[in-house]
Amino acid sequence: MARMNPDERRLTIVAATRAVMARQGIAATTVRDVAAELGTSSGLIHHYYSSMDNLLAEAFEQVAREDLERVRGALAGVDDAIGRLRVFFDVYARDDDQGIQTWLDAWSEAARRPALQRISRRLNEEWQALLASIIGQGVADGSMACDDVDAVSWRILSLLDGLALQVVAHGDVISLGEADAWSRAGAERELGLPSGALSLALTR
Amino acid sequence: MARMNPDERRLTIVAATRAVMARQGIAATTVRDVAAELGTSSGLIHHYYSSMDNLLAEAFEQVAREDLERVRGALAGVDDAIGRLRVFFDVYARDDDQGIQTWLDAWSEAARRPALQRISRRLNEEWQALLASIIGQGVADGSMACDDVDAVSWRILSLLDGLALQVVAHGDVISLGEADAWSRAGAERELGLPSGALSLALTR
DNA sequence: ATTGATATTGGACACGCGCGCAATAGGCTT
DNA sequence: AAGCCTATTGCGCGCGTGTCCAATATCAAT
Repeated sequence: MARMNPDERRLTIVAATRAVMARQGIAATTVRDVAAELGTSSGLIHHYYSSMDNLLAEAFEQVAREDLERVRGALAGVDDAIGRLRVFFDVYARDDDQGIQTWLDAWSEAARRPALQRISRRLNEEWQALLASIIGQGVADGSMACDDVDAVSWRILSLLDGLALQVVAHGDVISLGEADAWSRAGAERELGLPSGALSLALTR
Repeated sequence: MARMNPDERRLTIVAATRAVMARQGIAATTVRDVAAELGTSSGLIHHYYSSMDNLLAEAFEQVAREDLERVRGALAGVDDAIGRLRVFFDVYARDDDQGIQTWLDAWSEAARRPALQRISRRLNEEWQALLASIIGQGVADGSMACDDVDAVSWRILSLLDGLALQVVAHGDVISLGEADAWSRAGAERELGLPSGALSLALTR
């Protein structure tokens, strides 16, 4: 493989890791898979990453952070709290199966991979904080009712995770559409909003 | 090891598997670990179980079904719907870390272990059905308000799973007590119950 | 053109995995 | 007491794992 400067190389390694992770899940991603994806030797990976745990953690962080940034980006143009919360659900809902499978693997592997656990935990906290900021705004301007912003944020996030989990892990026990609609309805109830306030404008 | 009749032997194998699973999680449970736990050879395990996937699935089913039966048992003596729902939370809450870690592993491994996926899915559906029967009763006798029993049952179950997940996978990002209190509060809101209606009688 | 730094190779290492199989041993029937 | 069924052994096969390292290739500086 052509010689690269270290910064570029690190980028390509993480990109290849993400590709393998998306295809096989974190738990089944190996050094050799990554090397093959990249078309290089396995030794090269260890020249840049001291352990597989670290590499997986960095690749996972990149994936998860992109999701988060995509939501933040979509939120940028919206001012009112309810609109923002609706956008939050819109963007979260697009999450494909492989995205959630990656999270499932992360939560499961966290017990055995310290670096991965740190990242997973931090990202989850950021998701909750983002939700809390939206709800906090809604409570402040009176458009939402809620006496414990932190608790409600964790509840809505957990609801989303728990429903997505059923879709991904168990196939069609519930559909993606049900998970989406049910989580919006749950949030409406939590925040004292009229039914349908968080629904997508156009039926999909 | 002393010769046993097949039925007993299967029992001891599954018991040993459960012990290892509880200690290390499903993902890290190996044939050799189970054999060592049992004090026998690894060949014996394969004499009774055609594949590791099947053994893990059976052990997991036993663990998960016991949890479910424990809830059903505790429910037996309670008649009113709200009381039953409160008991449901009481018994679910005792779930130790290792119990939830097992579920995390099951959800993650489901993508790669067909037998395990079938069991995990079926058990989750039974949990939801149990919840739905309680809520259905509450709606019928007017003690609970809810227009989609199925959706609300899935939401409450997902909420419980999602919050427990945070406790187990990420350590003290939220405490077990918060997860418990918050899930009860969420259910009260979902079902139009006064705040505190589902709280444990005696503070723990 | 030569040197030096280092990106990259490719395979060895020690281990762990699920699985299979010939050999052994224990208990029940005859 | 002899024979038979089969539970149990213990090892080996083929493969996959993360990690490490001496050798090699390649680019930039001299």
